[in-house]
Amino acid sequence: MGSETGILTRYAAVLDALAAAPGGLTLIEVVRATGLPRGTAHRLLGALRGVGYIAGRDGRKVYVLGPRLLRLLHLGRAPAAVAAAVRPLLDGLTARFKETAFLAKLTGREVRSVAMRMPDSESQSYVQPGRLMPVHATASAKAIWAYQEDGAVEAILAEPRARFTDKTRSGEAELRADLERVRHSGFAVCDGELDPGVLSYACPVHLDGAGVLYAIGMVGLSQRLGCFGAQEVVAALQEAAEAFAKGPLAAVESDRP
Amino acid sequence: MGSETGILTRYAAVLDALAAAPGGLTLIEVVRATGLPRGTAHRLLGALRGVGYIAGRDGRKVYVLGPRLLRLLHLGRAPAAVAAAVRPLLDGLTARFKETAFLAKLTGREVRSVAMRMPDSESQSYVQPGRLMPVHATASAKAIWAYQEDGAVEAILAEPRARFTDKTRSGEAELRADLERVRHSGFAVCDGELDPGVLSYACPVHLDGAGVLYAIGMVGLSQRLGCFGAQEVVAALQEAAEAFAKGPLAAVESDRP
DNA sequence: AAATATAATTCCATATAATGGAACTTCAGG
DNA sequence: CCTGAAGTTCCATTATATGGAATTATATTT
Repeated sequence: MGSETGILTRYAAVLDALAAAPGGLTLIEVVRATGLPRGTAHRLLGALRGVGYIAGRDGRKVYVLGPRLLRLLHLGRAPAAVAAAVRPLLDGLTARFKETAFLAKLTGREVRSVAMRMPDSESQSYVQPGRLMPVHATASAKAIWAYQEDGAVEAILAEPRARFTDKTRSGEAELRADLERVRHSGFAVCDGELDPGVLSYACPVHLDGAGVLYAIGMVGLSQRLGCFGAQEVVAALQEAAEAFAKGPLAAVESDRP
Repeated sequence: MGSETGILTRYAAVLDALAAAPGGLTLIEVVRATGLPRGTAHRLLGALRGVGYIAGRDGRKVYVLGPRLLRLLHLGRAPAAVAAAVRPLLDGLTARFKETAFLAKLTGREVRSVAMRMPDSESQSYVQPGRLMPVHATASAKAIWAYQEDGAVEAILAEPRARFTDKTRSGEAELRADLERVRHSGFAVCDGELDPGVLSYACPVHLDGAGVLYAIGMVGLSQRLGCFGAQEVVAALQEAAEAFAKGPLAAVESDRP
């Protein structure tokens, strides 16, 4: 059905042309590649830029695929593929701190653990892959939500929050303050707010052009993981997060601004 | 600029909703998520399916992100990221056959080598990353072009082809026959058609939902690489290609048909 | 620095497509 | 067989896309 007609066919042609040219295309290059009239191509490019599917490099002359498209692609990524990609990084963290390292991912309005590596000695885990991470009681969810759009955050804040332990911080003001703190410090901590006696750190993964969709974290009993300084753990997590963002999941060449 | 107006805003909202739900959404779920009227949502979904940006699971009731969107992701992927992802696979091949293994990628209308691993003993290479692989004289380009759309293939066939050696097959009929042979056998060979005395095998990488954009190959002097049976080399290449397709670059969960 | 060529942007009367409520069909469950 | 919810089609109205020409900006040459 309708492969010839419909305006989407034209938008898709423009996106195909841009995708085929890693370095980006100017308006006339798009015109040549697609056969569209100049005025039309200009308007389509403007509309695509308006929704964030393409972005302008340099002044505004060269167009490349934009952040919103990259975000779509990340969200649609198979959890198993992501898990394979982070495994080495998580192993590195596990080996160093002898505690469980994990990756959490934003899916719609939920943050869930998608990959986990634990030290051999450990027989149980606090973050089985697939486990839902509540916004108000886990470091990983806070690390992710601290960098989402205001609208989405408000929707999350409006939902009811369960009290898991006597340390759980379920107040809205407390949560807002926590997210603000994450934004300033660059990492999140949770100490016994979900499971008693369990400490957890997490750092956001800043994807080039796609914002924050993942967080890398560590969990362990407070009395053991707490022996390391927060600085030390956080530095290692941040390093892993940066490596992950630049690794096989990176979507496009980064722009030179 | 125009973030409120324009039809793309609505299409983007639908895609966002679908991306946020890995399992897919039905029409009314899309209606609930986007606030669009039923009739409108139905039409938008139909148009998106028409261009291949979404696909229907099961009968036709559940919509998920489609192959064309996934193809955009791969085409826009940073070569460096892809290179990192295949390195282990190429190393495995190099270790086994003591010859150079490489990954070729389709970019627009060109096939280029994007990653290469060679045995320590070798000091020179025939497929430096970035090298253009001509359709008619390299196994990797044939392995990729054999699986592209007819229209694109015709455009390529219409271009002039250089003779690199006395073995180069530059005739159009010969090339068509070669591509057909690749489709049947699942791999491509080139023996001295680009560089004299250099033999090369390549297998296409079939990406789930995104067709063929890469080929994995091996190159070496005919007199050495030729010692292995074609069966043996091809089997190893195919295994690597499958592993690559299922690895960190896999875009989405495969459907269960 | 002026001249020139090329690219980018804006305009606008016309043609075309989007809109969404209502009516109709299909399908699953009781 | 009945019933309710999901999915699909219809169509007069409205809003948007169209693309060639005119205009402005930008790069290149003299």
